[in-house]
Amino acid sequence: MREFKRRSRVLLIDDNADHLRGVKELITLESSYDVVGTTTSANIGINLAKKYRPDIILMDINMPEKDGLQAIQEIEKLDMDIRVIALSGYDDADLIFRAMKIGAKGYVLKTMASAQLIYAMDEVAAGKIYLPTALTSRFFEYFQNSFKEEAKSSSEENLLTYLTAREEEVLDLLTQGNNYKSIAGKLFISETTVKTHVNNIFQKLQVNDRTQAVLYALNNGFANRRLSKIAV
Amino acid sequence: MREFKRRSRVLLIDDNADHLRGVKELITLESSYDVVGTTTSANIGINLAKKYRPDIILMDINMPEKDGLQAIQEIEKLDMDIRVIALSGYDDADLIFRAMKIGAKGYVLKTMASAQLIYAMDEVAAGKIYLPTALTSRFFEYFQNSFKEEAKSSSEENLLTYLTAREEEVLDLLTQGNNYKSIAGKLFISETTVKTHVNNIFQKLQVNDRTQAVLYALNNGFANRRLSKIAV
DNA sequence: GAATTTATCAATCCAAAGATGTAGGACAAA
DNA sequence: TTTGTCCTACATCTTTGGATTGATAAATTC
Repeated sequence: MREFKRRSRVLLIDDNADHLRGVKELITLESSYDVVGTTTSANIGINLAKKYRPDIILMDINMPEKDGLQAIQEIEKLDMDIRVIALSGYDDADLIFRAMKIGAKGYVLKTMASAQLIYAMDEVAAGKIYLPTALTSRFFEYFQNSFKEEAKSSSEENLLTYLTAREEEVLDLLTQGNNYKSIAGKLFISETTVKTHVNNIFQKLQVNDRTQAVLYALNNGFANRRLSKIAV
Repeated sequence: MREFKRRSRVLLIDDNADHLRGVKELITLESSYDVVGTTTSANIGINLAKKYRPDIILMDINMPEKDGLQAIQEIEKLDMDIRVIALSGYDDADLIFRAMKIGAKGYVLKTMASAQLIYAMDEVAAGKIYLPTALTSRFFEYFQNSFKEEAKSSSEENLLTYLTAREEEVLDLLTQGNNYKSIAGKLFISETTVKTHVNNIFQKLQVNDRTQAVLYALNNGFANRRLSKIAV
């Protein structure tokens, strides 16, 4: 049996009309994709996306009017299996990171060879995620850096380590928003005992109240150390 | 002037003695790297790392005795500019993600061609981060998935949107551990006014006390502290 | 211009949180 | 055995937090 592969449909969004034309021509001539629409406006682009349901969107993310990243986010929220490839003039690590974070399936520099753009589209059309090697490297540097600080703060002398097992239990319940009575009930001890523990926790963490204790815990790798911080 | 490039020094850690021998031979014969040590024990490997200060470590992360990931973490903590490449039998997304998160400079499958291992070493020796394309794709799928949930919870009807500008200011100060008096001082308003705002915040966020309000804010993408969750 | 929302402040009252001191029993280490 | 730590508990007291009601002025919206 022969499988007919439907030609993939592409929508182009780029506020630079010249570049837009260039990319359209490139795709039309040198690839097997159908350009179903082009626009210089992110907002119009989002509407076109809803209307034409393209397989792929090439989205310029350096637009003044509306942030391309935001546009990607809105398209992702549609949850329509539209794959967005970010087009950018900058190989800025932060930009790459944010684009990938919000769901871009690829990130290609405008300065890259046209063949690379087509290749990225092929990969993304095939369901993969594509980042040029150089950008991947940048991404990972950024990615790893964002964890370094955390690694330090949670490995360096952490006041949390001074807590006893029971105190950790109490703190855990505190970080879930429980008050004294609630904690006492859950641990089957008296409320006054809970107060004693909480007071000891305050002393050890050098804080003044439960809110500060909770914040300290969350910012220093408490909660099973399952939560990680990434600045966005 | 001629620049002499020092031969890079490599340490091999792999609990499988056979594979260890194989890799050593491969590197010795087909590359310009010096193998300065080999061991089947992660713990010994860490000590060898301290002693010989290799440029690169090839670390098997599928070891029963001690977790290779943990070993990588300990080596990273040494902060000695030793670049670790994870060797693994599995292209499991979670494994890849965790390895890269803790600072591995590369991740190579044992089943991959030897040329790819050498290439990875070259890249890493040059200061880059290397992941085979196929694994990069897997990594990103995992990466993006871990943000999907969050995107939903912060885009879906978020009670935070009902707050007025002033209430947001107050909540922001709450999430920094301030009490009424402190907030009043910082906003130059009376304490009772702060109480009014805070009460309104409680109503809108449907919580009972400041701790719960702070937790709600942090878990729902409140302003400044855009903390993201990633399961580790 | 009227109606609504927002920000401000006050008084009052009760509940909850927090500080401090004391103390007994369990348990482990010295 | 003694020492120390931890968990438990109570009493007392002060402070802070939070609920409720009501009120005024300014800004916004209709």
